[in-house]
Amino acid sequence: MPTSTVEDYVKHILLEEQRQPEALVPMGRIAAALDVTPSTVTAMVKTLADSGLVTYEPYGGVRLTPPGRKLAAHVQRRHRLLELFLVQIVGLDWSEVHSEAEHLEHAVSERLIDRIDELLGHPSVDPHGDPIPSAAGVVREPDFPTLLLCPLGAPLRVERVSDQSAEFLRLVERSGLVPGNGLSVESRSETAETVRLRLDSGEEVSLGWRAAAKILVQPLVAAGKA
Amino acid sequence: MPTSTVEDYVKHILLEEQRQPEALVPMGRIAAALDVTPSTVTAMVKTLADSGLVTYEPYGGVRLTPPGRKLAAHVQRRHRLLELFLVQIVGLDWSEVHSEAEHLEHAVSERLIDRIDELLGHPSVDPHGDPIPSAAGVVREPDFPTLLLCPLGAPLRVERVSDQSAEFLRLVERSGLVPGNGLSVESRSETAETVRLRLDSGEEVSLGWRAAAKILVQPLVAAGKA
DNA sequence: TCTTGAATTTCGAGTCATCAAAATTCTAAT
DNA sequence: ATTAGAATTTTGATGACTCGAAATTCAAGA
Repeated sequence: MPTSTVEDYVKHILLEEQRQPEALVPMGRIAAALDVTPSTVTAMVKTLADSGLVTYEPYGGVRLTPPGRKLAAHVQRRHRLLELFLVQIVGLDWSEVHSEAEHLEHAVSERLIDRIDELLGHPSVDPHGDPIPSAAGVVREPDFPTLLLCPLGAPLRVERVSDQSAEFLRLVERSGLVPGNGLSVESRSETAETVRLRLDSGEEVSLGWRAAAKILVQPLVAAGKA
Repeated sequence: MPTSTVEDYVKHILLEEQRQPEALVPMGRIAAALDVTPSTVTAMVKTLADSGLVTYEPYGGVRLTPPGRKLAAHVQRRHRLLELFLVQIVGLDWSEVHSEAEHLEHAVSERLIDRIDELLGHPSVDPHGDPIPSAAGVVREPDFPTLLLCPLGAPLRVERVSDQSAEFLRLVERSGLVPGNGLSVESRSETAETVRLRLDSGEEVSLGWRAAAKILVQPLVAAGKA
């Protein structure tokens, strides 16, 4: 069985690959994500390569092998199912479930995860809108525009929030930008680097560009649900 | 923070102290409980003593210090709340929750455990009838007679099952001896080393002495609930 | 092409938890 | 009192993971 350290490494490598497909994942990113020194990553990555979980190009970076990808997808599945479970069944706040799931993902049995999956009705996304890999390890990664890149004025629905920090999630919740909610982009200011939003509730909110880029949306064709 | 290994050591030491108060816990028992070699226990116990969690008498055994006892009670609390949670909320079978909780007990946050405690209505015993320590770390250890030592013929209620192995628990469930159920002891046979039971449901069951000693019961005064 | 600064790797070392084999200590029976 | 046998401790070693400091490599600009 892989140790929880190994699971953490492949999990973060997968995350990096998902945000930049094609590219090799450089050591530095892994070190930053796991909060360890670069020399530790170099050492660890070699043992991952020995176990056949990644391919390693010195001074280049790593890429998951099929077995590595499968393991990583399983960890991601556990993590995201746990997050949803903790929000929906246990009643924790979505801003606190990420760090909780971080620990639990290495401790839950396959049996328990299956039961949780069943309890939740085989969901396809977690509370942040991130897709949940299937039991077979397949991930569907749809590619939504952000509030920074979507058309002005058109009706939108929040699909996904791509920052798991508790602080950001609390802001999102306060602003009414949780996945599922409807809104439209009123205007963008190049100089102020802000985006002005009108929520379906009528409220107006403005976000900085960094924040706006983290909110992924689905343009709705008419008033219906695309 | 204590490592999960340290938590496991103090947890099992507490368990041994609970079944034999007064006595020092010998190394061998710990080694057997944790499935490690005696030399490992000796080494580990020294570091526990250095951390002030146990007092160690070479060739004698160990005893928990107040801080050690407190830590152990917290682990026990997490374990038992998790067992009850997995049975009542998640719907797992009570024969499988022990090993699941064994892993989760080291991964859950204080926050989550408090939430689970609340969700369950601050229960006082787990599915096996084992008492759940309070958040402050206090354990109430009532002392019930077993099916081997209780009066014959008198009405009884199953209080507790002191063997967590999945196999034994499945037997207990099949026989209708889960905590809460009523019964009486018909007879005991010295030579066959068996106990003959009559359940409130009317069924008759017989158990060997080893098994009977693991079922703790409460003698009921009349027909009411004592 | 040369140089320089950032990223990466190498090297030496340390912690934690574990084991097997050998030595020691204790206990209980003679 | 001796002593055999069980329990325990000592010793030396290993694997997994980590660090810091020094050396190396790479890529980009002069």
